[in-house]
Amino acid sequence: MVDSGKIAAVEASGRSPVKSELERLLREALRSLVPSVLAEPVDAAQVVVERARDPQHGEFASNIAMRLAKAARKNPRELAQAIVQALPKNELVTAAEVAGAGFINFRLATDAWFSALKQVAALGPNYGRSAIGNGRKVMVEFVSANPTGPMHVGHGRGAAYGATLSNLLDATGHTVYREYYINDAGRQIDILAVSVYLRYLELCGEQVAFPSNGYRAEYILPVARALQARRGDALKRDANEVTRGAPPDAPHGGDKDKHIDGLIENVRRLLGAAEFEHIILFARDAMLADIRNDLEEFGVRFDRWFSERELAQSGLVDEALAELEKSGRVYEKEGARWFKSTDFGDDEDRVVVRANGEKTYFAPDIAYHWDKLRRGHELLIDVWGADHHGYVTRVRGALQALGYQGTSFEVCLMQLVSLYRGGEKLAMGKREGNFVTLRDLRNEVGNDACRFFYLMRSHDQALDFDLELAKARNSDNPVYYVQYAHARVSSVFKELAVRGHSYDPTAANLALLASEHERSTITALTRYPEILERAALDRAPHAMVHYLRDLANELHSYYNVKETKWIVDDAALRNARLTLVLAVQTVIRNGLTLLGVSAPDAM
RNA sequence: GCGCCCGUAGCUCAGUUGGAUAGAGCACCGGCCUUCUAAGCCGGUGGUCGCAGGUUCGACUCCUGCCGGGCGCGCCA
Repeated sequence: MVDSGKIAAVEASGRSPVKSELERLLREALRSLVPSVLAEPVDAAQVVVERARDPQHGEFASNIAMRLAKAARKNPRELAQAIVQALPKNELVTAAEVAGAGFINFRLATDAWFSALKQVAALGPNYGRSAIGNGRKVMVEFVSANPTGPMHVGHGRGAAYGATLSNLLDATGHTVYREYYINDAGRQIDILAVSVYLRYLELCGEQVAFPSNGYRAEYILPVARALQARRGDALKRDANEVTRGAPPDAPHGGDKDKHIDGLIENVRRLLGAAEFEHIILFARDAMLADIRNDLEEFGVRFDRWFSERELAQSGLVDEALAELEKSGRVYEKEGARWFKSTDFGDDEDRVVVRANGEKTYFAPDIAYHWDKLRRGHELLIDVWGADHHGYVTRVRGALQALGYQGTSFEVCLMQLVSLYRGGEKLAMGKREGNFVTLRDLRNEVGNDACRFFYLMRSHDQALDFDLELAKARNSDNPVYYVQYAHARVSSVFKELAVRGHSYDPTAANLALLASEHERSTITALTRYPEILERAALDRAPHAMVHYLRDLANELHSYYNVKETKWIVDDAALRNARLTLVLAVQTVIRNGLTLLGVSAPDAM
């Protein structure tokens, strides 16, 4: 028998146990062939064992002979044969054979399969977790939607992705910190405050022409009402005073930006800077409360909500710029201070301080990312919308100029989300005025379908989100399909009790799980730790989604094989089959949990 | 014009540091309930992997050039 305790120990240390064991055997064989067959020792990193794609090729395969053949000036098949003969005996392997152009295929001992099954049972929710991250401190910054309105469906994708990626990194032994960057400084937030204030004036009976550039959507109204409830008429000013001297608005032959800047200036003066700041914070907090609530309902939590406003007030931006100046990569041109980002691969240099003395948006971004690294995070992963791709190079460049490795900063760019209803694309976007909020989407299709659908596709692939499919209660809908597999197992255990049986894993004779179906299902279970590792390291949650769909298919297929009912009279057989389906259920639950999708016991 | 993403079955997409006969779902056609959820399963039809070169024992995968679609290119945020 294979010592399953030994395998579990290997597992706890990280990689897939069987795979690393096979790789170890191969390396040993290769060492013994030096110098008789191979002139030089083989780089250990080159020796890789992969899952065979075709079951006929056994369970695992290596292409090492083909990779070495040229340098060794050997025929790949002959070299493979020599390696196979040099392989140390091992209880895991029943056969190692040369195939194809020079592959080495491995067939595993039956016991190795059953130990994997026992492992799922023993580790339960921890099955698949590993320590490959070595505790590396990773900060994942995601969503970071401007606090000027509710989140839309695009933000939802970033939220689902960031939250799941964080879970995956956590499950692979990284120390994960989740952060939301609040863009609550600068003009946008001033415009928000003025928008709220103008609605407040209307509530106080003042007639104001609403600026074309303001936030005119309905969600501003309750904020204005709350402001009135708190302050009464205390902030009321004459509408003419508010607009006095402001340049005309865009539709009236003016410039909308200059117009609203005039309004901001007037309101700030009329109320005083401190009072205006209060309105800013009041409006910001109202928006953030909505965003936070939305995300919480969506199962997305952060360790910290980081305020850009506080960053600026702390003086950290100035400090970062001073540090950047020291790097010698900042220069003066036409009255502005430019960062020489072209030194780091950017198309052109970027302004950090404008000629009028104000900092650009880039400046706090530099300070923020610098601060993240100074807080001790070793790797920064930012989840951004694809429209921000142009900023990656300059931010990374700034960090490099500040003395950090370019590899400490990584950006996952989320491609666009399009909603479809019955094959018809929904027009979206604020311009059309009919953009769909994340909350609307969640209310329509539910959180589970929402998370699952957001994660189905690779993040660098534009996503077509089919609302009708997400709501479907049948196997066409992948989230239903996977959840149903989980519920189906629960249902069988209920039936088990009805029939007067109880599940006793110690009575199981796992050797009876010998059908092709049972074998392939166990194989699928052993792949889970590898999928988890890949999904985390490739920042590819969709790999987990696809895997779970496949695993659910194994379960449903197994269920439908007439000859292999799970609840049978033979206790040894019954308990063996139940051990298998229970393991499938555990893995489905583990996977769904990482995705933030519920695993129901009944549907 | 420049940069990033994408181009694989009728549709939506996977494709394991380059590997064996390119895979799923949907749609379409045909089967499976006296049975633990048919809310399910099985089989079939369907491909010049956008095009053309190159590297390699081997290319959907890497390189170059085209073609097509999306996004972005402010001393805006």
